Amino acid sequence: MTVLTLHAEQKRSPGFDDKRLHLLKATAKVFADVGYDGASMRRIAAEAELSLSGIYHYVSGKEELLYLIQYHTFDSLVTSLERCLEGVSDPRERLATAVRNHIRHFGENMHELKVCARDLETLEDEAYEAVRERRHAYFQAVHQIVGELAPQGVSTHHSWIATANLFGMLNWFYQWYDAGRSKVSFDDLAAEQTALFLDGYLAKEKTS
Amino acid sequence: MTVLTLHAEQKRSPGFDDKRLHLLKATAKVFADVGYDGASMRRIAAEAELSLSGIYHYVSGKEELLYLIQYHTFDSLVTSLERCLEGVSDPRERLATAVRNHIRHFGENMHELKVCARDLETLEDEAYEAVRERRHAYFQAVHQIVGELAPQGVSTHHSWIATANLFGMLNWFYQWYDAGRSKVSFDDLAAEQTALFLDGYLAKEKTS
Amino acid sequence: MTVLTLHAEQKRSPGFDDKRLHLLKATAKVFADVGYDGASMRRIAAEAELSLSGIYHYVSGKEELLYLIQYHTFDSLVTSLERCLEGVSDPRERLATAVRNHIRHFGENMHELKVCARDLETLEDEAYEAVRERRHAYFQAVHQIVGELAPQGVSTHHSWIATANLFGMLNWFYQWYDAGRSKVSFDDLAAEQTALFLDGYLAKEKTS
Amino acid sequence: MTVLTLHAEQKRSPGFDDKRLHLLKATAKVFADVGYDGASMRRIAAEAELSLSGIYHYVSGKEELLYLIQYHTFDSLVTSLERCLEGVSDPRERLATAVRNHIRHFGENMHELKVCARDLETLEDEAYEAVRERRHAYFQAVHQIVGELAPQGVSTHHSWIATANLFGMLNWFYQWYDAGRSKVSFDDLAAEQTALFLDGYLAKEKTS
DNA sequence: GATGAATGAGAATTCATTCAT
DNA sequence: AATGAATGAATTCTCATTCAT
Repeated sequence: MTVLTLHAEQKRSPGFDDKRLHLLKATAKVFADVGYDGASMRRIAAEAELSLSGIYHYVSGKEELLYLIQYHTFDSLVTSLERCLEGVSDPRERLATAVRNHIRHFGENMHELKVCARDLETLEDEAYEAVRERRHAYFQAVHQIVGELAPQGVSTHHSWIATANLFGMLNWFYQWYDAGRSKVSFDDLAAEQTALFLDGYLAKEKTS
Repeated sequence: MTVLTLHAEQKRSPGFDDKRLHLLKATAKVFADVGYDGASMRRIAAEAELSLSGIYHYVSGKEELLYLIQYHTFDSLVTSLERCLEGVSDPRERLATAVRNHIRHFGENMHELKVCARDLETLEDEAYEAVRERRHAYFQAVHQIVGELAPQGVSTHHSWIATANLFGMLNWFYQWYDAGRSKVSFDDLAAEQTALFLDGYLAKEKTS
Repeated sequence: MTVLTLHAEQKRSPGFDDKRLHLLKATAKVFADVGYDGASMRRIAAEAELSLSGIYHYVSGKEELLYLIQYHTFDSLVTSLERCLEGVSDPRERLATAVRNHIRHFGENMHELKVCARDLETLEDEAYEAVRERRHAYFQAVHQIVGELAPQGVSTHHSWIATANLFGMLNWFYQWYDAGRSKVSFDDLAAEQTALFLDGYLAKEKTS
Repeated sequence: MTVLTLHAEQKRSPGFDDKRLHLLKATAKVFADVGYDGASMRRIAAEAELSLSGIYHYVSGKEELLYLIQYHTFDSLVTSLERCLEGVSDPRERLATAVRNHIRHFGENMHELKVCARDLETLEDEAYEAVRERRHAYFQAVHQIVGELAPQGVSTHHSWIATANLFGMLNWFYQWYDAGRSKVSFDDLAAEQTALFLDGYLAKEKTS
C-alpha cells in the first residue's frame, strides 16, 4: 500500500486539497452511518456529489479514505490538546482542559470520531501503524496528565488503567449522545465527566 | 423480516439447539474479528465446520445470526444480573455486584459483547426493536442501582448520564483488554472500576 | 496464487471435471480470438453457457484458466510425443514423428496452441514456472531428436538454434493456416516441414 | 474510424513528428511488454514522459497508436528490402539479403516486430486492411525471391508454404532471442537461417 | 500546446442466498 | 439432514477518452 506516501506533500493544483477535504467529510459521514465495510464507494460518491470514478482522483481507494480520516483525526487531537494546555499548570485544570478539548472535538467531528472508534482495527500494515502512532501519542499525552494528578507513588499500571477507563467514558458517548435531542452542552458534559473521574459519583453529588 | 418468529420455539430434531449454539459461537468469533459486514457466510461456515448451505438449516440468514447473538447477549445480562443481586441490599455492594457481573460476562463472552458494541445499529425494524428492548431493560436495571446510590434529590437526568458514563468505562475495555497479556483479573478490574465510579480517581488513590 | 494447488487432485462430485473441461475449451476459444487481456469473463461465461459467477465454481479466476490451458497443452504434447516415439529408432523417422505429432496436436487444438504462443509471458511466479517446466521438457525432447540426427561433433549451441528455428516453422502456422480454406492436410504439411528442415528448400524441390 | 486520414500529412508545428516518433517508440515498448490490451494509456504516457491527455495531441487514440506502429513497421520492411536488393541478382544471394534485412530490422526494432506478431488481428476494418496491404506487399516480395530459387515448375502453392515456413523461422525468434544473453550476432543468425532454409539441417552441418 | 479534472462504461471478483438432489 | 451447484446483484477499481482552462 502506498497510503503513507500519499500523505506526504504533493503540491497539486489549487483547490485540490479543498475538494479532497470535502470528500473526506462526506466519507466520514457514510462510514459513521454504516461502517467501513458497509459503505460502498457508490454511496460515498453520491454523498460527496462526485462521480464514482471521480473519487479516484483524490484518493487511491477506499482504504486510503479510512486512513486519511483516522490519521487526521488523531493528529488534530494531539495538536489541539497541546495548544489548549499552554499556560495551564494546575493538574486538575489540565485534566479538565483535556476532557473539554476531547469532547468539543468529538462534538464537532462526531462522524470522524465514530469512525476512529468503530473501525480502529480495519487498517493493516503501514497504514495501521501510522494511525496507531498518532493514537498512542494522544493517549500518552492524556496519560501523563492523569499521572501528574496523584504523583506520590501511584503505579503506572494504575494510572494506565484509569486513563483507559477515562477514555471509555469519553468515547462511549457517541453511542448515547444524540446531538438533536440532548440537553447537555458539550462543555457541561465535559465538566461532569471531569468531576466524575476526579471525585467519583457520590462525591460529585455532594457538591453539585 | 421473520427474524422474530424464528426465535420462538420450533422444536426440531434433538441436538438441533446444541448445533445452533455452536454455530452462534463460531459466528460471534467471526463477527468480532471482522465485523458484521466484513464477515462472509463462507468464513462463518468454515469457522463452524459446516457447509455453506448447512447454515441455512439452523438460521434464516446472516441477519438472524446477528439478531440471535445480540438478543441472547443482552438477555443473559439481564437474567444473570437479577440472579446476582438477589439478597444484596447495600447500594454500594449492589453496584459492585452489577459491575462484577458485567465484566465477568464480558470476559467470558468477549466476542459476543464486541458484536453488541460494534454492530449495534446494523439490525433494522423488528429485529432492532427486539434487541433494543432487552438492551434498555438491562440499562434500566443498572440505572436504578445508580439512582439508589444517591437518593436525596438527584435528578434522573444526572443519574442517567452517570450511568451512561459508567457503561462507557465498562464497555470500552474490549478496546484495550488483551486477554493474553493483561495482568488484571476480571474481578480486580471490576473492583477498580466500581471504586473509580463511586469515589473518583483521587479518592481511590488515597485509600489504595 | 494458489493456482498450483488447484491442479492437485481434489476429488469433487462426478461430472465436475467434465464441466471444467468444457469450460476450458470455451475459454481457449475466447482467448485465441481476442487474447488473454482482451477476453472478458462475461464473454467466457457466454461461450461456456454458464453464468458469470458460475465460472468461479470451477476455477479460481481468470489467471487459473490461462494456467490450466497452458499447462495441460504442454503436458499433452510431452505425453503424446513419448507415446508416438515408442519403437521408432531411425533418427529421420523420429523427427518426422515428432513433427507429425506436433502438427496434429496443433490442428486439433488450434485454440489452445494459439494461447500458448500468444500469451506465453502473461502468467507470473509459480504458475509461470510450472508451465515453463513442461514447456522446457517438451523442447528438450525435440532438441534431443534433432541432436541425434547429426551426432558427429555438432555443437549443442548449433542444434539448439536449429531446434528453435524448427519450432518457429511449426508454431507460426497458426498465423497463416486457415482451417476452412487450406488445401493441405496436417500430415502433408508435417511431411513437408520435416523435409524442409532436413534437406532444405532446394533439395526438397529436386525430389518432389 | 478515421485512423487512415490521420496518417495523411497534416502539417503541424515543427518538431511535431519528432515527438510523435518518440511517442510511438515508447508505445511499442509498452505494447511489446504487456500487449495491446494489457497496455494502459497511463503507462504509455509515463513511458513517453508525456501527460495522459498530451498523447491525444499526437494521435487520435490507442487504436491509432497500434495502427501507426504496425503500418510503419511493414512499410519500412518493404522499403529497406527493395533498397537492399538493388544490384543483387544471384537468387541465393537475394534470399540471403532478404533474410539479413529482416533479422537486422528485427534486432533493431524488436519491440515493434513483437507488436506486429502478437497483435496482428487486433485492428479492424480500414486500419486492419491498410496494414494488411503492406504486410502482403512484403510477403509477396519475399515469396517472389523464394519462387525464383527453383523456377522450373514448382507450384506456387509449394513456394507459398515454403515462404510461410521461412517467415515462421524468422519471426519466431523474438520468442527465444534474449538480446542480453545471446551469443549469436544478427548477421550470423541470418546466415544460419538462410543455410537451413536452402540446404536443410543435415546438409548445412556437413559444410559448417 | 498542454494538462488536470472528470466521467461513463466495463473490468474481475465476491456476496448471500436458493434449490435440486 | 445436508450439500454442491448455480446465480443475480453488488462490490472495488481501471479504462480510454473528453473538455475547460
